[in-house]
Amino acid sequence: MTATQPTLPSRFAPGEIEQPIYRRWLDSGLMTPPAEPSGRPTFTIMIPPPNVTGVLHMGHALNNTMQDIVARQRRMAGHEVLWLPGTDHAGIATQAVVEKKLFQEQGLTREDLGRDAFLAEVWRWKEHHGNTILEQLKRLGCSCDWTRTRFTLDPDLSRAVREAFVRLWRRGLVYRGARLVNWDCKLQTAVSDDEIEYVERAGKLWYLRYPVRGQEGRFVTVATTRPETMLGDTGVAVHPADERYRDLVGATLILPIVERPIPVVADETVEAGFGTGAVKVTPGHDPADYERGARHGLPVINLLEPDGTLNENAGPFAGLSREQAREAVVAWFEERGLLEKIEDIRHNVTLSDRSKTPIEPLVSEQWFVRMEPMAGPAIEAVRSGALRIQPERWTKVYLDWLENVRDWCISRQLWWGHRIPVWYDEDGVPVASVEDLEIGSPHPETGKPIVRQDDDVLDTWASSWLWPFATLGWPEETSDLARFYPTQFLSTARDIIYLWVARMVMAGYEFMDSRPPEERCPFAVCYIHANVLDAKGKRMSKSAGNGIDPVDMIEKYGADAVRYSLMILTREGQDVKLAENRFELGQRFCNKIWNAARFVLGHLGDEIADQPADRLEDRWIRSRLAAAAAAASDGLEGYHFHDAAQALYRFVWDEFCDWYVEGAKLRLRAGAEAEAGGLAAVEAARVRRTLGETLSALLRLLHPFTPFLTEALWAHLPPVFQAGSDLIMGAPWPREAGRRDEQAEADFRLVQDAVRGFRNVRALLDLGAGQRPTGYVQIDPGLADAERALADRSELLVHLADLGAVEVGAAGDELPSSCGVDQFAAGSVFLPLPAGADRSALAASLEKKRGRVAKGIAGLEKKLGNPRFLANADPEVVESERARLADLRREAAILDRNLGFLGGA
RNA sequence: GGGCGAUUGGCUCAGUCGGCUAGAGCACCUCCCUUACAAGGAGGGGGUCACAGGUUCGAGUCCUGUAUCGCCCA
Repeated sequence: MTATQPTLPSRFAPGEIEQPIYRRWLDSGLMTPPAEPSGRPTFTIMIPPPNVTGVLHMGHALNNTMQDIVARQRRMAGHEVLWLPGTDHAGIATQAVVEKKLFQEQGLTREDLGRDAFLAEVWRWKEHHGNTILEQLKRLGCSCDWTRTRFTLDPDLSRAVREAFVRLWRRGLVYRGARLVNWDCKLQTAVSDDEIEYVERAGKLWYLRYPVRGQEGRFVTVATTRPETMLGDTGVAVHPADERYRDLVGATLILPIVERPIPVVADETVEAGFGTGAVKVTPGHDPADYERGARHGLPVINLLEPDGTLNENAGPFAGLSREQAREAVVAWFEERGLLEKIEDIRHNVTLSDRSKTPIEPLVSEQWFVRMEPMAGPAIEAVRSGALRIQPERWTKVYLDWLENVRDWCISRQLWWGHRIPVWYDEDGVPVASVEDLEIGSPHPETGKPIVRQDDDVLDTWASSWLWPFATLGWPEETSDLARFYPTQFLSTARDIIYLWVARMVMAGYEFMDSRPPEERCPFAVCYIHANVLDAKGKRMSKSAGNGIDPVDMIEKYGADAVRYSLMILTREGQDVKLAENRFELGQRFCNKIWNAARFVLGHLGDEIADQPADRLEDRWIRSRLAAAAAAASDGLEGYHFHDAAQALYRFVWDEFCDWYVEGAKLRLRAGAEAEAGGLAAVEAARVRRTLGETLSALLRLLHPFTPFLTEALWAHLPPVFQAGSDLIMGAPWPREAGRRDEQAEADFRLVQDAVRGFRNVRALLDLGAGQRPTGYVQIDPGLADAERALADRSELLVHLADLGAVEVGAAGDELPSSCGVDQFAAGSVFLPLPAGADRSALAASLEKKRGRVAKGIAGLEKKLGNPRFLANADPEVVESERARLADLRREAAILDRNLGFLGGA
């Protein structure tokens, strides 16, 4: 018998193989679709571009593993696959990183440098650090087409952004105006409604008294969580039905400190039950008040400078910070007896996603995009089925946002980003242009000289929403655009369903209008992946320090183990809780595959027959392989990653390793001991072929999940099993591996049952490992086929049950005087014992089984004795319940017989 | 305030169209270092399916309500 190949260590060592294998993949060119279209269908995936400042976290690892699995499987299945990678420029985040670095290292601000020099600094940073996350994706094994890597600030993508802006401008969908926006005082820019979050915090409610003009000694008390904003109040609102204030509606109050007369107005939206029922109205610094103020014609007063300090409208408190102003205002009221009380409350504070500082609602001039006209096609895309969101329940989130879509504030007071392509003449008349307009050149509409370009840049999403086609060359009609748009699969996180997904769909319909409508939707399937949580179910975050670094895990367990663990632990539609040791699952599985392959490969150096083996276990493993291939194919085609991973796990471990490989040893040994050319040697050569064929197929089925491991093993496979490709990455997907064979499955199940019976008796009787008694199988009457099948593979039974020999006969045949016994679906198994051996454990086990069976019989008898069941239930169900009852009764009879046998022996 | 999800052995989760004695991995117990793998093999114990009603011949599964936890929107 051939020794195991010495080149393969007994443990899978991922660290040594991953990087060389990745290099081989790069060199192979397989990640890039063929330059010339081959006529095979294309399959395109656009990576959700990570932030250029980003580092890989578990969410990325999960998401990109799924994309890579799809890309690899479709590639193997014969598609021309393009998985296009890249990053976005992340305006706010990147500028903040570079500003911080500049200040720490040189004590300079961006204003010190000036716009051009600062941008040069950011580009330098990007060239240095911007590839971090893409390099990490390679560690994970991602098979992206790196020759097509894109960055949202690349010249061609920047041109696409301008083109899109100008088209919207011409359609009248872009406008500029003064609106209440979410102002981030730290970053000093507006952010959109989708970039803020609410956090519940402990706060206080201050009750402030405002004197009523002309009614000495009378006050209206308002409750507020933000007393400093009272300086900007322009009214007080009460509910029209509120008896307490009815006589005051229309009265005038004198706003303390600034001595401003303000009216009391009646407004339906006031909650009479909150605070005192009278609310201050500060249209300049609260979105609800902005609406209220507009309804009642109240003026808007802006109290703040862009950095959050109070401006001249704050009167005596001008120049103070918000916090200082709060103290000063409260002290002022207290000193004059106008502070009625203070309550502790919990309330929602609005924070900026980026800086995590409180958002200040602030009126300012910004650019907006009218969204409503574009929402229709995006809604229709889902309704018509052109776009399928999976899991399906997220379509509701998508539709809710689109159906209530608000205009999009697209300007940001930043330098890093696409500068808004709008120029102004000396009268301030704006015009948008794809090409730069030179200062002094005539305004295309007014003819007056252009004096400046808008200073602001666009929201990063204003480039990301073009990603599916801008990356392929749009607005040019490039061959890539013709070939790879629309795409098939988008996998992303739920929290950007509207920030990004919905906007991409809108953009697809809006800008790809040279295509027929059915080719405009940018992707056919939008898969919303799970969130990765820590072991306690909390979101992983940098600030909480509960994150698990995927690169650390790759180094500790191997990329394949990380990938496989994530896939099998994450069930569809449900978040995944993760602890470091959960990766042991994948690690164990990888090691199992490694060793199974090591065993097979150890035999493939010997002669291999042209024909595969064809005994029961061979037909069985081919049938089970067919089932596994079908399950894996269905799972991956339908994006059910867990199901596919699970099916392969079961096949590899419970079927191939535990039964087929163990069983194959019988004939391999016989072949090794026999004469060359003899029957046993020929049979062994056929077994080697079956082992090789099965291994070849299962490595290919596993490859999308565990690419490095399977590639490493593939290299050791004899060419005859390599399916025409020396890289498994380029090998064909074995969708139709083997054929189902129900008879072989049923017959082999008998072998398994009988073997388990023997093992069970052995364990319960503490039969020593070295002992190999003769076993007896007695088949129940009427099951001649079963008897034939078992007799035919009695050698295998002997081998797997570790017996000396086996006799297969009919129930009631003569037996040695003292036996242990167990039973299976078709009969009983007996093992002879030394006289006087203690069989109490065995008897107890049979008793227990007898109890369970009796319970089952009782239940079924009751069910089948119920006329309403017989009348109402599906006839097929009734039939199968009858059959079950018959089986259980037979099992009970055997158990009784065997218990009697034990008692009487 | 509105919406979504979850609740099944000690832990993490499967469970399809309502119909096997509710499954798996980890952990636990017993035995085994048998030349692919001790990161392994063989055998075993452990669950009132969150709670309360309802529909049904039959409910972990469907309906209503409650509780707890989580997420999203406003």
